Amino acid sequence: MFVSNQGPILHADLDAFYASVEQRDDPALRGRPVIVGGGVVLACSYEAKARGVRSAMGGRQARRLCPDAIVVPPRMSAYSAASKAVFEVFADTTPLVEALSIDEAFLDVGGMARIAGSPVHIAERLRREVADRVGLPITVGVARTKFLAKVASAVAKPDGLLNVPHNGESAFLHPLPVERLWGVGKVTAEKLRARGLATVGQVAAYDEADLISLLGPATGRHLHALAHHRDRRRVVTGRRRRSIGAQHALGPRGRTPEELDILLAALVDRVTRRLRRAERSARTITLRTRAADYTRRTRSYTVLQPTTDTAEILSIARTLLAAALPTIHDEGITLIGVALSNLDPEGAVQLALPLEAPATGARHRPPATGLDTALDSVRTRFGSAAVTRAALLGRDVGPEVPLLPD
DNA sequence: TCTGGGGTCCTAGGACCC
DNA sequence: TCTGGGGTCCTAGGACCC
Repeated sequence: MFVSNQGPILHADLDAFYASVEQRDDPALRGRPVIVGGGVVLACSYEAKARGVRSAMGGRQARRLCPDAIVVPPRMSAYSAASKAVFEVFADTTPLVEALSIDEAFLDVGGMARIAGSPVHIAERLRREVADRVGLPITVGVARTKFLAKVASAVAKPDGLLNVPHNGESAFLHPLPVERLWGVGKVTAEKLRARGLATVGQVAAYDEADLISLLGPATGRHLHALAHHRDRRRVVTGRRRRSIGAQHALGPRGRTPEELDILLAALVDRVTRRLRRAERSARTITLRTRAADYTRRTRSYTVLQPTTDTAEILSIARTLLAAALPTIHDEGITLIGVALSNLDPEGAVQLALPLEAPATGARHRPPATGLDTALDSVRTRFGSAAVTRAALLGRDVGPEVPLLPD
């Protein structure tokens, strides 16, 4: 992990990423409203956005708003590859790159004026390079801080470039609605509006102590600082992922305990495979459920020694599910998920250790067999058809090019 | 507006320790 | 025997982001 010295900072954000990849790869989609995802909108092109379609919107509603939209299934592998290519352009721009997600990053271009030109110049070249080398539109915000750069790119979208000059920060920020503040979602925005705070400028004029009593110490202080465009966060490279999870929505139909167990085994199989591929190990296993009325339950358990073992994790997950099920409302379970956290980077080291148990210390773990004992147990109990159905859960999630490096 | 799948961070209470 | 304050870890829930 490396923390950079100083800005200026670029926030680079690909526009309608999944949909743009689809339009790039299929000329027939260009200039047309494109929706990626079926049941729910994962991403949509700006032509679809203009008709009111939004990501996370139900597919039925999206089609009602935009009947001529072309709906395509997601191709995660293509998006991962495109993301990788874009991040290569980032890396060619500056070594100080902090990935925020599959399609956005902060770049610290401080101290590069002599070799690469002004920040705006660097941003212009970056946009050109991404267009030429990867064929995708990208928006870049340029500012003194991460927060301002992020807001600038959001304002400049799509396919834009916006520089916030030092002496223009308040003029840029204060007229914006509070929702533009990073970390202000629906709930916080509602609380702020109830106090008559609708713009960033109004939040800036509000007393910090009152903000803290309204929103809690962390959020209150954070928002107060952001509204005054105070943001000392540096660009941090080499961040590691803190959790690995998988979940599956079940729809309204009820599931038998046997079906649930198959799904659970498939989810555990997926996350433990990803865990081992990332050469990490986990101490905390969390089971997530959602009921038909959208109430959520989580149950978690922390083991003493980090593990990568499918059978061990499945056994814990089964216990957690058994603990959670009675608390779920009688309409039944509509989502099941498994997350691994408390990730231990020593997982990689452990895999490289000799097979013999060390004389002292209990940190050594046997390497994962790769042979999936847990799915074997499902096969034994429910037949190979169950394993096939479970395998269907492992649909195209792309190669393991995660949001953050493992 | 009837909601997928992948994440991050914060809060609050309880257990436990010094 | 009762009490204080500080710290860490675990669990559960929630807000937020892409």
